[in-house]
Amino acid sequence: MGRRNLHSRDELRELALSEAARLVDSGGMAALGMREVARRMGYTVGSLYMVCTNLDDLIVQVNERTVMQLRASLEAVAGRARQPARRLRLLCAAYLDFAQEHTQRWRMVFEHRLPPGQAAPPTYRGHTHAIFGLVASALRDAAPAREGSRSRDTPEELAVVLWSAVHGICMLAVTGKLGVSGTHASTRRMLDLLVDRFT
Amino acid sequence: MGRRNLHSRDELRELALSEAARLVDSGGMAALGMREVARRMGYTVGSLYMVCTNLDDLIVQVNERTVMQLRASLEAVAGRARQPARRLRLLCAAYLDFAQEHTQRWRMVFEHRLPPGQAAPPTYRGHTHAIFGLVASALRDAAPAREGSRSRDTPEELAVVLWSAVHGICMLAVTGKLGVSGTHASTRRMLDLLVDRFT
DNA sequence: ACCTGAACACCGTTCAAGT
DNA sequence: ACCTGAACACCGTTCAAGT
Repeated sequence: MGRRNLHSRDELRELALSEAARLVDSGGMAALGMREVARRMGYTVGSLYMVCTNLDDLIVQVNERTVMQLRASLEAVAGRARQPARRLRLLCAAYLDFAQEHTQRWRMVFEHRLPPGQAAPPTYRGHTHAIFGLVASALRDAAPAREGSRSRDTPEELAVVLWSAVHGICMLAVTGKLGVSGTHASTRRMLDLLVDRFT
Repeated sequence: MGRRNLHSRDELRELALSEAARLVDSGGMAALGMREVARRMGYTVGSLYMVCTNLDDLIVQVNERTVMQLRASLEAVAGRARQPARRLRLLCAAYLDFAQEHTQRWRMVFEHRLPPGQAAPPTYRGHTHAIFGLVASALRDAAPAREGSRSRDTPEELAVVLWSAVHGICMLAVTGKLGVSGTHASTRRMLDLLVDRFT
């Protein structure tokens, strides 16, 4: 055996991350294992450690891609509506769609825990910040409509509250904790109801 | 060796569940293992299987207790305020307090996944339903104040939306995904801001 | 430098054997 | 009936040995 050189280091990384993602999508975070990923890549475990330091690191790398993909989905719909309330509804719908289409990978982003010492990678925050920015921007544009109520709350604060709320609804809906009534349509309705209260 | 009869079956169960809870509280869901629980109980693994069918079952039993405890906390504060808006703020504060005090066990309730076939135990839903009931009741009492806006939304629907939102804010705050600004005080402020929009 | 295969220390789970 | 201890099949991780 020894060196095969069939794939470059980057190709190996790509292989690893795509196989890992496929594994999570089909069987959830619990199905993701070093041995299984390596097997699907056509390599032995040892080689997998050339592209990640350990399983946690592999998960973080998959999560980074997921967050990037999520951000792209939201940015894509943000330009599709000038009216702020409508734009917010589109953003919510896109977030829910993403959560429903890539449930397992989306959950892994929020449920994976690094060992005590480690801190989350900075790339995470960049994408998260950008997403909050889209929401805050829409809320700023909607500000005139809210003029009368409470001008003390900044759009940034409102964005955090609104988007955390949207996240909570999507999470409980996707994990089936909202009861049998957790259909796509009813979740959409709840999100619209929420947005109405914020615009 | 053989039979010791130091503890009854119920005492054994109590021992197992309390040690399991302590383990989760100190090291998170990942720290919970059959061997470690048995060791802390002063028994060998085999005996642990007398009170639970497997690790997933042990987790579910711990979760049931946590949800029951959470429900009791919320019911305790529900009677402390007649004014509905104030009652809702108390409920939110109690939920956040519980999440911050028992973060690891609280997270486990929402993050643990049973193997594909299995369904969640019916006791869960009972407590969850009761909690939503408290919120819906407060929203119903607050209804006159909302008269003008949209009478189409039932208090039950609003309760699901509001409480999912509260849950999302608490989860993101507790897991530190809201950035460095995730202090207790700022989270409380966000919850109040949310409740204001619903009353 | 790349890649393997075996080894290590750990799991959850089972079960024959003891009292 | 209760409880043990060893065994089984699986992990993630490491690393000497090969090309």
